[in-house]
Amino acid sequence: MRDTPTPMDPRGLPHVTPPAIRLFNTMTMQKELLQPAIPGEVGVYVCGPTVYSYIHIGNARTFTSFDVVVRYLRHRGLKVRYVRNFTDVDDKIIKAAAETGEAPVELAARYVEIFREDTRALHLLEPDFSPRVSDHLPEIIAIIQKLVDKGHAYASQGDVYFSVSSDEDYAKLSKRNLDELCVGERVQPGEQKREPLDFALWKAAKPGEPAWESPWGPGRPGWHIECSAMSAKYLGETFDIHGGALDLIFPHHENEIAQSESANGVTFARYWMHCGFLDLEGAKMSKSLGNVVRLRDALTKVDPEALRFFFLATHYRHPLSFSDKALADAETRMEYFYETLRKVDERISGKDFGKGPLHGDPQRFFTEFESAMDDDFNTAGGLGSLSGLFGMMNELTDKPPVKDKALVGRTLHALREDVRRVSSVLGLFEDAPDAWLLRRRERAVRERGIDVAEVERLLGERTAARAAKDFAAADRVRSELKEKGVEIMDTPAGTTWKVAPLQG
RNA sequence: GGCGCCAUAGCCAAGUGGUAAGGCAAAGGUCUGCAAAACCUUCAUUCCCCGGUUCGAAUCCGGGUGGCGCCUCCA
Repeated sequence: MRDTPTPMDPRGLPHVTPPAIRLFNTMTMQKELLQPAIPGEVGVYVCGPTVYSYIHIGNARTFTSFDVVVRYLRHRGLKVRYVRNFTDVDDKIIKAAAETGEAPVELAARYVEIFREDTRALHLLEPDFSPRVSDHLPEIIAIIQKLVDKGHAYASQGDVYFSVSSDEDYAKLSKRNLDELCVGERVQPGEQKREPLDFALWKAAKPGEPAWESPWGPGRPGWHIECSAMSAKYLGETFDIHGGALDLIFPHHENEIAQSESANGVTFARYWMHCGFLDLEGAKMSKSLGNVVRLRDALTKVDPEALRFFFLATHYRHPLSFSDKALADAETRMEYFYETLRKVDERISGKDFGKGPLHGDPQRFFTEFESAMDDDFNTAGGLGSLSGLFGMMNELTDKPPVKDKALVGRTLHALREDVRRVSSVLGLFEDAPDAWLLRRRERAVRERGIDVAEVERLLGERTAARAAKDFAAADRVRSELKEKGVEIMDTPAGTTWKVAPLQG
């Protein structure tokens, strides 16, 4: 409930480290101060994709949220070990493979590559470890054996089940009433469970299914056990942060806890982070409704960083609604940011303004940003402080309030450095401004069917007219282009153009 | 039925006990040959409703109303 007081050193000065990062722990349903098991180091495990299809924008939101968590922890000086698994052995993969005629491993490997392309396009960091189930059968079998030996699991006709009644802490994460759970559960035909709540650790292979040898006969792991096995291998039996989307709380994460803590006798993950769902303007996105939006399709219409901005503009635990309007807003905002950066870079790049004081208090924006991020990774709040930062850059560039050019230059330089730090945390502004702006214009040109050659020709006519002071003719060109959706901009460096925003 | 979340301006969205961030849209202004961009100003006496606690509540408590999620594979 209460924050740990800031530690004091013998001189009575507060320590600068560790940073006071607070995060909402699903286990306690409260924000807690992050105190890693090993000071200065954080182990993070995020449930990765089941590789049987393309990932959708909901997956993308989750992975972007944790991408920023990892980036921020690193920014704060913590040594992060980041693990995100691939579930490449699974019923859905077997089913998908049967439909395409591929071998399940082949199909899974193909979608691993597709996933990597998609996540790279979204500027997601590559985790330090991306373990696959198919590479960890020995570890998985070992932990199942341990559970059987300790009496927490039992074999039954080639299957192995976890005995939920053997774990008195079961459901502590999802806070469910076990009696209530029993009502909805049903023993499926062919399953050899003792009790309805028991879940499979190992599934005996049916003819033709991929199978690995085990003490219980040929088969494959159940869904939940892989995370228990692989997290322990890469992060240890106890580690700091385990993340995923809300729907994984039950049963997946609950079952991971049951498995790991029953097998190891120690606390599994110390902090549980879950991010909210994304919907389509209020409608649930689901395969049955056939309205799933693939990340890769979304990225043909929206800039990757604009999509990240859209995700990050809402708190990670809150629901988020995907819409054309919201995406357009995000792109408009990104264009503002990049226009500003282009101007600032033009002004300061390659110049040395010497050492000395700065104008005003330019550091305050980044301080605000960090305060917001310290408070449960409040990216939406942090993004708000960027308005002041970019506003000040524009002011200093376009109408500096002081004459001292070195002072202005130094201040701009400091602000630009803060943008770089924000960039490393949010994965925004990673492109060269000119390149980003040009790319956006090209996409708009394609979408609106604008004839670039004609635009350039008309622009030439207008430049000639302006040189001859024939402003009536110049304005005729301006309105003609405006009707085609092209906005002309006269700058000190010459005339450029952009695609005007659509009305309404 | 069980567990949990949410309700802030036309729209999006922070803030969770000290007197309403930010963005989009809109209006006016500065700048400009005219524009665009940028900058400035305006835009919620008020945070779904009703009670309560408090010197003080959008923030806490109780009761409504309206959305939503999970409880089965689901990010």
